[in-house]
Amino acid sequence: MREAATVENRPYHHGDLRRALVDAARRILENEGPSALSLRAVAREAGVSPAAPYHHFKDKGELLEAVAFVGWDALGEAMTAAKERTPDLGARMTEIGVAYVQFSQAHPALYRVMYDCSRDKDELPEGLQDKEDSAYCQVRETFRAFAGPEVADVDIELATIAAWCAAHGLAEMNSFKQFDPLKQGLGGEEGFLRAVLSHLGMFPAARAKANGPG
Amino acid sequence: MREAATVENRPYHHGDLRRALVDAARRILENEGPSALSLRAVAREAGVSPAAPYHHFKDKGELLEAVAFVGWDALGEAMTAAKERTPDLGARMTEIGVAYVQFSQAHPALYRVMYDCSRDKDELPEGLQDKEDSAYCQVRETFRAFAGPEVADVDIELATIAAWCAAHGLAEMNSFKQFDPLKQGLGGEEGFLRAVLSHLGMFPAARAKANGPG
DNA sequence: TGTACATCAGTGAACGCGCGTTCACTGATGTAC
DNA sequence: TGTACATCAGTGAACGCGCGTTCACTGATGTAC
Repeated sequence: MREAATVENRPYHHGDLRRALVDAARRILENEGPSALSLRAVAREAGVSPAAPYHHFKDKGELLEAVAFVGWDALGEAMTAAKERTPDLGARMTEIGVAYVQFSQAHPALYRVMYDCSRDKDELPEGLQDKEDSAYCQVRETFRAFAGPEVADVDIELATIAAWCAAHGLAEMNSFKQFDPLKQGLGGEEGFLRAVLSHLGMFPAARAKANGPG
Repeated sequence: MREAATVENRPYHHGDLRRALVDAARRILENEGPSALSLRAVAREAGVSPAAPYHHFKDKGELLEAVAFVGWDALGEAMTAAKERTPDLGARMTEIGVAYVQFSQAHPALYRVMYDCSRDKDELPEGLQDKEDSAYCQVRETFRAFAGPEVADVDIELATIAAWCAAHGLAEMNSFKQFDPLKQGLGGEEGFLRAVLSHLGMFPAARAKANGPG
């Protein structure tokens, strides 16, 4: 063996420390929550010195951004999967929403870091903005396909935003205990999510038709 | 003058330190944001020693809870005001939503503390739960009044939750830059909020009528 | 009305802690010749 | 193929910091008699 090794049998040069640090951060988030996510803790979890991360990230914020980006990526994949397994256009939007909320419940700490970073920058991460195949566009195209041709682009856009906002709100409040009785009556959490989310995706034209003016 | 006074001319006994601490916390939130809100900073801002708050709050968490409670109270008042100035039932829900989001934009740090506390306890604060005249009930009764009599209670409840979630989502994302072009096209931020929020308050029965099945 | 005394609500110094970041350093690697 | 050397990616100790909380204390207040 030509390389020196630490006690953990890891070579002096890590090889892919950047990725290892992001993974370590995710592990800390899953196990101990966002408040435990310090640079030092991440280095510790990855088995390197507290100074090592500075060779890969400018500062703590840059590490958090990398973690958040990985999270948005995973969330986008979960949404894509939901979309592809739901050919029925009427149900598709709801299923994407359910997948969204379920992701947030499966990775609550990661989810919080994702939005904390977004808030700091006042925008969703690049990969999720207005690009083709982004999570945002998937939602919008789902509405586009579902809505009648009489619905204007701007209304599709607004419905997309409303749905995204509602899904985020649900993600944050789904665990509130005051919803428990309602959940029981609706066949558990998934039924509850589906029921709330099915209230979305309406359009002003449809509203006028259904309820009449004011 | 019989009382000794500190350099700031304040008597040794404060008189209403509990309230003063909560006010100081709010000032810190407004001026420096949530990350600056430490117990020591609050004591400093109130002009007392770091140990003084412990005569009024068990620990930092209890102070935060008091701050959050005051915030929920103020938000409830803003929503009530919006409701009372909007007699038209068709517009009322949207106006309450606008008031909600505008409150969150006027006091972003306070708003975050409010939800951080709620998340920790997995519930909205007592005063906002299912009690008569709570903010939650105001929203629900607004839907109740607006919906036709054929709409079931459970659907009213679900619409209320969906609306609350969407308003919260909007509150968190309203400042995202990617919405700026859309805002311009809709006459500014308020127009944007109104447009997004008007997508809420639909009911499955209405949906079926308007769009037909899937 | 005075006085002794319990209680309340402050003080200020100190505790240990973990943090983000920097520093001089060194082991390992890659490359030019 | 060997070697000198620049560069890369680690180390570990140290920096100053602000934090939450505790402690023994003391000034002020209220109350029983």
